[in-house]
Amino acid sequence: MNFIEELRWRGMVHDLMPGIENVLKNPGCAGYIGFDPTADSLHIGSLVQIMTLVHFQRAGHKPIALLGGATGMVGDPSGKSQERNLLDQDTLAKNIEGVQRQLEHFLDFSGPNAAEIVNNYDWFENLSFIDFIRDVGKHITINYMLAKDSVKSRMENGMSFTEFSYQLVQGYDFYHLNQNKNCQIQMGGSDQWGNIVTGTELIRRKSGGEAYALTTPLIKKADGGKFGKTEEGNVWLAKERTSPYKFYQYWLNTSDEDAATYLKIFTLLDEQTIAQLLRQHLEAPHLRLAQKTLAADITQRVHGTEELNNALLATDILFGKATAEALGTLKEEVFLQVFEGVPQAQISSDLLHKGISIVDLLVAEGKFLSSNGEARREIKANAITVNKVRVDEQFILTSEHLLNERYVLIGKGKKNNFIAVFN
RNA sequence: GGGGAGAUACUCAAGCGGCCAACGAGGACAGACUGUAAAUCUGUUGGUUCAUACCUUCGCAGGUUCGAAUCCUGCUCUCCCCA
Repeated sequence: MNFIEELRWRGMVHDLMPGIENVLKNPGCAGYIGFDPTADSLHIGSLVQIMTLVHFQRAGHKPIALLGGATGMVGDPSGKSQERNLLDQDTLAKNIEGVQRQLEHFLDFSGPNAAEIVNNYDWFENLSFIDFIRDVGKHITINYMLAKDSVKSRMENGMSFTEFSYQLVQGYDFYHLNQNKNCQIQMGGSDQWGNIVTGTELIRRKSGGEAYALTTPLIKKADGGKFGKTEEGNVWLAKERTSPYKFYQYWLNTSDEDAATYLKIFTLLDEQTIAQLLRQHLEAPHLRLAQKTLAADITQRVHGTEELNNALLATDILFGKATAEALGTLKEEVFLQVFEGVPQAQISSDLLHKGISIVDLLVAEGKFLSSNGEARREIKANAITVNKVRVDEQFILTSEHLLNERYVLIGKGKKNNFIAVFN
């Protein structure tokens, strides 16, 4: 199966330029995708692009990941309704480093079609403004640039010359890679079509070369929500930003419909395996085999086996039939990772000698709830657990309840947790 | 500038002298069911030593009254109509 066919059945092709399949007949073609260093980590929205490169490489071609050290300084107006703030050079340098480290996880940098990472700042650094407008600007008309969606949609509200120029800068990237790396293909999200086409246009007019565009669809959730967002914000690839446990949970919680789509896009499982998996899922939907496979596959690829196992263990303990003993088996490090972002309270362990009533623990000491009345209501409603064990109003906390000798896990309902730390 | 309407808890919105901690809807939280889903049903959604009690709340500040979210005065803000 060739690259295009592969992407097609996976639902990863939004649009492509005719003729691209011809070029891709021979292995070893170079193709690139640009990544914006707007943060020191990519989030899972970029995963579609990363997987596209992975497939490209598996099909025997040479993937190039371009980091926008220069374009990041200009700001891509595509899909943006407002002018963006510019990043300073230090931040940009730090971001590039972080993003590069992540990309290195996914691609193979050895062999005949070794992947490559380039930074467009390297060729823009010494290109003067005059050279640029003479050598690049001369080939593209304003009329052409104005016709782009990314520009048209901003005519009402205004757009700086900087962002207006963006498509030329990105176009020049393509031209540069075409000249220096024989790169004929640029891929990207569907919002990149306009920018990519400016590049192919520039290549044709400047050097008479042929270049092609391929875009992937925008990933959406079946319920219309934004992909890759939680209440807490983006789902990041960096474990410092989104813990492997939360990462795993994000994928595990996808709907049945989305899981089928995501399996194709985000895993390397083949068509038969996925079809088989979905059949099994349909027979026993409550086992959520599709989600579990999806979550495990992606977590493993992004964070590695060890982190995946921790996430699985934590998930089992939190959502399985967990006992206080099982909770105690969690390593402190994993425990803290699982409950990262959960409200915590520091409480003096002296209080444990005479014991702390559950109401005091929730309100006076822990400040987890705002009033005693609320605490009593929740207790009466059977909502409160201590170390996964339901408690009533008579419950008294003592030192024998401590996990890892200092933690107590308090749950309110299924999804709200609090941690009391004793020291 | 003239005339009119309004401001109530997270939001919308009733209430127009005592039975008002304030109807109802949405949202949120919880319980049951379930697949850590959706739908559904139920409960809760000012505070207190848990109570047929007390305290604080209906734009702000005063006042009338045994008693005010409700009546009066002033202030602030919002909306509508006319010029």
